[in-house]
Amino acid sequence: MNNADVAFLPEHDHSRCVTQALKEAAELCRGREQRLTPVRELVLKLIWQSHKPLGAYEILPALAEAGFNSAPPTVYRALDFLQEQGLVHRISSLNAFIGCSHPEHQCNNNFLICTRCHSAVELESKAVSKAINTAANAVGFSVQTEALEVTGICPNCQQEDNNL
Amino acid sequence: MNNADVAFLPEHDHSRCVTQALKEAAELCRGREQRLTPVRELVLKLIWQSHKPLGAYEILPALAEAGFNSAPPTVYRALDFLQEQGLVHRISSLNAFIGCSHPEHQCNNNFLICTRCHSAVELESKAVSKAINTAANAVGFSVQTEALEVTGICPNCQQEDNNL
DNA sequence: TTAATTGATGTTACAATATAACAAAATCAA
DNA sequence: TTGATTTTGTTATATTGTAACATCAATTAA
Repeated sequence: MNNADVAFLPEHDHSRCVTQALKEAAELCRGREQRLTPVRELVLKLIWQSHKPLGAYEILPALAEAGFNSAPPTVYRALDFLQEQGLVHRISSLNAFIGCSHPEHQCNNNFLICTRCHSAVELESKAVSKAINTAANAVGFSVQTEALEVTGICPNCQQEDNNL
Repeated sequence: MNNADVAFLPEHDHSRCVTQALKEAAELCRGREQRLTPVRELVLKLIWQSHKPLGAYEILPALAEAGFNSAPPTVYRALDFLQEQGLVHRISSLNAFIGCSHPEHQCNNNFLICTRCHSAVELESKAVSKAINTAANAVGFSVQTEALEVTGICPNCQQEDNNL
């Protein structure tokens, strides 16, 4: 993992990361002959603009402002599409959605969630996935998907605590 | 982990495991001076009787039958208590609850969920927890809780598939 | 170019999950 | 017993997510 991808590290440039994510999404969809329509793109943008995972009903008002229909199905359909394309993940313990940092390759659904600032970042670790597979296989279980939701304190918030 | 604890392995005796879990819960609560009241005990029993994680609204009818009030707060309050005591876990990807196999010690919230038969069993693996901690610490994140929800096919269902 | 087909969005209604707030009852501690 | 505390009952409502069907847009076939 590139450190610049980790939202809570200092080298992270957020506006750049949003633009980048949108550009990458557009390319991916083009390549797959999938339509990244205006609603879908807006939903993706809104999600990326917040590093905090966003609830579906937090997205709706912004859709209304942009002149779209803002009934729940609109946002849920966009979210379904984005999830199918691997562009966003759902964090089930939060009922909220967050952008995928590397939609180009199939990735695990593993997150670090800060209980102080509510940011969430993906945790990509082959060691974790390997340990999970090994442990599951040891009891004869064959793995399809994994979803890991780790809570704790992110480095930024730890820093702030130290400065008090 | 004792293999007899793994619900989908042949050596598992389910009625015994329910009785055992209830007995253990009673002891634990007594030791902690917490009240395992009739509703709470019934909810725990219902959850244990099903190895499939149980939704709150699946529990309500049984409470009504037993003569308790069966409005949602009743079951959610019992579930809150049981979770606080570490007697049940919530599996957030399923909005459902399942008994904890070893409530005596603080345990991780790690589950193997079969997508075929919908059973779920705890996965206790120090290697997994260690890998998670290591990976989180590598980006400066200090872990409070971990919740892992692995989906796949359990050994029983694999067996059945082979017999077709 | 039009008609037919498909995919996406609009719209209404509602299902499923969970909690707030306050009243009544049971239990505990003095 | 009495007062304080905890638990349960009860009503109402918040939050999250879907079903179903109508409409509109884009693509394809005739």
